[in-house]
Amino acid sequence: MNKLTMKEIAKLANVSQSTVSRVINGNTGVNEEAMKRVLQVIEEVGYVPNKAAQTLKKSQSNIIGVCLTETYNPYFVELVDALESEARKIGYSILLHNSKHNPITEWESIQNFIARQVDGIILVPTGEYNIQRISKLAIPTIVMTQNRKPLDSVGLDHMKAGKIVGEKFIHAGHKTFGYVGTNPDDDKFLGYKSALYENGFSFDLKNYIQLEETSKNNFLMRRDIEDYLNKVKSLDFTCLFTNNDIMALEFMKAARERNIKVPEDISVIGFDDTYLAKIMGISSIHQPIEEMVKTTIDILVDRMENEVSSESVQIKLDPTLIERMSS
Amino acid sequence: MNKLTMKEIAKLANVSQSTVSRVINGNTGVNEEAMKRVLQVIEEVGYVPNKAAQTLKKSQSNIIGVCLTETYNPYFVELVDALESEARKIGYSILLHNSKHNPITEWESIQNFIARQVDGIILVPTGEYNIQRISKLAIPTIVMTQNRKPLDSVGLDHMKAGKIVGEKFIHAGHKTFGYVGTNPDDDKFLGYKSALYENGFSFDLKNYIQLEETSKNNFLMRRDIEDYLNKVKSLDFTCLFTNNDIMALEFMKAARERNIKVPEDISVIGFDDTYLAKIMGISSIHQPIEEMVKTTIDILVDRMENEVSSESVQIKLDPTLIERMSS
DNA sequence: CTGTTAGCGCATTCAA
DNA sequence: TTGAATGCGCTAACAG
Repeated sequence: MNKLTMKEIAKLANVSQSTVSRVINGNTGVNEEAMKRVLQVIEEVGYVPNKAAQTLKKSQSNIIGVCLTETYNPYFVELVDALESEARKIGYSILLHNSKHNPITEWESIQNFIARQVDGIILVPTGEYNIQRISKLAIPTIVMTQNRKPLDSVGLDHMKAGKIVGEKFIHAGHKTFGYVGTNPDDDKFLGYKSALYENGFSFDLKNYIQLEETSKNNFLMRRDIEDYLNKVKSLDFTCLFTNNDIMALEFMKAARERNIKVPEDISVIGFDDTYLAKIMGISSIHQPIEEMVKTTIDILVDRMENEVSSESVQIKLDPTLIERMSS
Repeated sequence: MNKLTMKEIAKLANVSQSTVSRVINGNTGVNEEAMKRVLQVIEEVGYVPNKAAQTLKKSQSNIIGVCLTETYNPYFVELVDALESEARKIGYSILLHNSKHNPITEWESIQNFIARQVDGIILVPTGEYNIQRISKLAIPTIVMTQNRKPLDSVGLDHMKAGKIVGEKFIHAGHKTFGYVGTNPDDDKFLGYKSALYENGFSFDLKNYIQLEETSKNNFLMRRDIEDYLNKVKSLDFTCLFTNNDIMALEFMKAARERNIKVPEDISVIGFDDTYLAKIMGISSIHQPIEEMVKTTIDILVDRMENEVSSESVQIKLDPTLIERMSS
């Protein structure tokens, strides 16, 4: 059997190759008869147009490049899932890369996206490293879950989320506050602190359970948490906000082994509202993934269709707190 | 700035386009001088060759199409992760699709793979539906985690895994046995049963907690398990093997609420050894994902390189039981 | 309504 | 060692 190309279909249907093209692209102005014949041949032989040729010709690939930093956190999995569904709906495929928090790998992925003529990029960045270079690209790029200024971004309002948690704790009568995270300049933490200060409380830095930047899985997080607990002997706070659900989970497990009761002794609130939180009954800040993804794709489509790049947008969605037994 | 093409690079470096091509493809027989100049220009302008054109020309895309049935089970996430890493190492990208257990969606994904000229396909199939069609394709395809006969496959020996669990329970002194799953013809269950029968025990079908085929998330599984527990009043088995870790988890949670103690009242063993099992201390059959993925990619590479398609292979790796507190 | 034609960006053959 | 020429499969004028 010959390789299946338009030419081949044309021959079989007794028309010219361009007529086949017209039929496939749903162009008007094709004889009913001819169209039926072409369609039938296509059906019979199972012909599928070669995307590489289409891409080359149209400079449009119908691919969206997605580059994440990790898949360990279930949050990102739910994200990919939603992205794939949403992209599929509008005829796009997802080329998935994982930078694993490595800026070099990230840049390689971007290069690959360029080479493959992706129409758009969705990025969970490793940091600032490649942002400038990326913003100079001709390919529209949306950053998810964080703000990286020259680029468009869609994410939750982390500052506000931190505030909500802080206020929630205060209303519940707590007077001493803890936090688990990797970076004290993080917006979640800043929002949390500001809620405390605005209400006449303060945050004691010794209650910041600092995880190493590189502690990107349960095991490493757990180790850091254990280290902290072993060091401080007794906890000087009665409530705890964690940077994500995994940290909340690991803290709660470590606490249980030490007979620290959640929520009686310590209230815990996590972040992301992944199914980990649902499974374990952890209160958590909900990330409206569906909405975020829809918004992201909307902006991306807009950027892809309208060459004229207007000002970049930073969209911050409103966080909500889902309360469960841990608080 | 002009669009970056080889022609453009050639002009800037004062050589012909074909020389640029030679440099890029590491071909011998290029003047040292010229090569340096070309390389420098490429570096300066940040040129990346157009993959669409390369694909068209070489009929080779360096893409591996991956189509899963779900990402709800963390097992599949770990799988994708490993696939992406391994593929990247040998210069391939992953085009990720999710059929969501829908054969029609699955076939659409396959069509997309064909259109994109992927060099190979890795498939977690929705069932038998498309297997015949796929096996007729010119694209090498490997099925993961199950056997689908005309195709190559790599997976765990489910039958043996079932046996191991059955024998383990028997050695621990259990006399009555339970199972949670969606399909009683499943190899895991068959292996489990055979271990029982070989040792003079039997499996009472009323101890089969039947989940609906469509119960593909925690919530639905939980509902089915609750229904069962409400129906039977008291449990007629002292140990339980579940089709995957999520089911084990949900059973344990439901049990806890009913004051059924694990492992005192009931021993539980799950399947996949995902991090859910690790987090929750659930004994589980370990899936050697790394090894499976490496094997899969090896076979795929072999198939991609050697046109001559020899007999299909069905690789079944040996399962191991990881014991934790639940058993 | 339809066929002919000209590239899209690249790898590769053939001459030089 | 190099450049010119060809064609991968397709879309989109253009001419009929």
